[in-house]
Amino acid sequence: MSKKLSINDIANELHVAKSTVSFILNGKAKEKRISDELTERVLKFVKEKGFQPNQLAKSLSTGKTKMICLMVEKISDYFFSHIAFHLEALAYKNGYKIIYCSTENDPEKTRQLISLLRARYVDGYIITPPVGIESEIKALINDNLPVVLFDRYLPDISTDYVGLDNFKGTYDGVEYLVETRAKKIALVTLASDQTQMIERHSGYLAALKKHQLKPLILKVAFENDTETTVKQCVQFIKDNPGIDAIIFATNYLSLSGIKAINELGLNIPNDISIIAFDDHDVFNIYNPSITAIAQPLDEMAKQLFKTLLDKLENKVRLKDLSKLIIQPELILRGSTKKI
Amino acid sequence: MSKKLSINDIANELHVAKSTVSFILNGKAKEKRISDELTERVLKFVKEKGFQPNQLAKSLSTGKTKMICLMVEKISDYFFSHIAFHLEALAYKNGYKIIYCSTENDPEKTRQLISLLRARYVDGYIITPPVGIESEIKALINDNLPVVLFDRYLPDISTDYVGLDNFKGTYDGVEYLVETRAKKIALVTLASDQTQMIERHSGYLAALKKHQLKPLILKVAFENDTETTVKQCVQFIKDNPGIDAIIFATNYLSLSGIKAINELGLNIPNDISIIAFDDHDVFNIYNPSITAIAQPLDEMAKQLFKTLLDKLENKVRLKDLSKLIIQPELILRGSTKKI
DNA sequence: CTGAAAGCGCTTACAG
DNA sequence: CTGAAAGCGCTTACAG
Repeated sequence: MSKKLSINDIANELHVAKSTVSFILNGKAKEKRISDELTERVLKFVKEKGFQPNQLAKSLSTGKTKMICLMVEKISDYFFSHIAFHLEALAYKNGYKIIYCSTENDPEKTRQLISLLRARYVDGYIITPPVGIESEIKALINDNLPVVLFDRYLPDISTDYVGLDNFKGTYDGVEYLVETRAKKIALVTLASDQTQMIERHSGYLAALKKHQLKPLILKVAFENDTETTVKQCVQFIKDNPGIDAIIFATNYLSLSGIKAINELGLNIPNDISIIAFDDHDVFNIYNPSITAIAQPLDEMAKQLFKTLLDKLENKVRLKDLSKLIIQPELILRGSTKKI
Repeated sequence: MSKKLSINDIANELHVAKSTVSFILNGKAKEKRISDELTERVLKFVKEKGFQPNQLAKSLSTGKTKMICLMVEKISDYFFSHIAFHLEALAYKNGYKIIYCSTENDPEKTRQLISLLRARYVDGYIITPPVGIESEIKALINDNLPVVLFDRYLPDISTDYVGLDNFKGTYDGVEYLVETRAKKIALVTLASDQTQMIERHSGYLAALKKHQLKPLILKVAFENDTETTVKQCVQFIKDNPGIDAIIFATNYLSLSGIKAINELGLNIPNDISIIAFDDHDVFNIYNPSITAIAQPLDEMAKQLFKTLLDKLENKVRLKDLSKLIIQPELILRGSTKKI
């Protein structure tokens, strides 16, 4: 490796103290009352040589790494990979790098990941927490590390949080279906005790109750492969004749559900209307296109990063918590009837 | 922050030299002929206290960060986010963390990213290079940093590379379509000078030539939004009556193309057969399901990581380059006729 | 305005 | 087998 320039080399070449160089590089020239002439000269030299200060050394002495950890359920999921993309732009603009990792909803894996990231001294954490890591999150917070939870939260601990109004999502979905004269409205959801799923469930129940309709729910296992889910959906629809609308609690459940409906030879939306929770590129292209309860991805990412950055830059005190509930958007498409 | 334990604290508490602790922690106890008894005692203490050595300090003195950079075109794309997921598992298993970033095919952005990552001293790079960053890649290699390109390569420089046999992908696709008696086989691709797109283009042309068919190609801009692409596809199909099959050079092009075909009221596969390059979850679920030229994601990620790790661990000399061409898999589904 | 010095928490020859 | 010491490349009081 062609020996890299260090702050020391620069100091030597220019016959100044390395502290002086350091101050100039960190924009403290004025503050330290270093002459404009010298400042100029150092900056020029640095630019010419394309000098990049060693971040490792910097981190070791400042204790700041300018890295944040993005810990999601699964980086390849549509929702999370899009959040990752939006976060990336914001992070880089502010001088931060992102290390990602996937919890796969496994608390033990998550514990290990947190421990690894702590050894790296990342400055802050954005986490979709699996149930069961309350104490690790608490430990992070106790050590004054900024943590923002998103997508779902942990009811037993208070933290910064950015998430969707999931309740309103399904509630509005049911309301719309009722307006299209649906009578037998089912919910297909995951057997999950995560808050976002519970809220979607509650929103559904609340809206049905308001309209004095009977709930009809299928819960499928998180671990299911597509095929199994499709089978369970087929069976569910067969077992409950007359279902005229289904809300699917995640976008991938919707895809399986649609496949099931196709297999049964039923028509969307004439026989069954469909609403998907969480939008997806393909919903717009699918035939028929799929009505969805969309999470505003860029808005969520923006709020997520802002919440974290406010803490990182001490614009907000660590103790002061913010909870941001983003409003979902019901995007009407071809899988539901017109009112 | 509750003061973290350091190797020094441990040495003091246990009344041994910190070098001794360091050796034990790094598995050099035997080599340095440290007594089993002492080794035992230190390890036990470390485990009890949950001590994690500071990676920053470690990196600064060893010059290794155990971090790799994954630089893809766009992290939210289906292909890249899935590669990211598979790579993550491999990296963490081997003690590496991954920093991701998206080039968005912008050479200038890519240059900046590389410069930033260099300041972080990441140990190695996995990159889908945009055209125009040849000299930066060369600089990395000159500085003895392991670099593996994937998905597309840079013809002017030789590097480690893992990629698909793109030529064979479209070639086989055409062959299959010909067997289903298609006569007028079109290609919808991106206006791109990236190698993977050029290869897909060549494979298409070669197969058509073999069967003495006339090529029929639509190139759309990379920057297009879906709507524009759909419009251009509609126009293309109208302008070329009698097209009975289309190969789309990427999965997202396929989705737009399908939408166009639907808008024209044509039936898949009776009026037009469809083959998508690059598989996608939804292709299996779509109605009709979509025949695809699949890139084996886990295999690619595995080879990608292995190539990099071999270099990182000096199992292969830096100068010795490997090119791995993964074979595509034609997955027959409902959007093409049966033979 | 500038310079010498300690410190961040590790690793690793080197001496005993 | 073990310990003292230098070094990785920065930052930042402190003294002048």
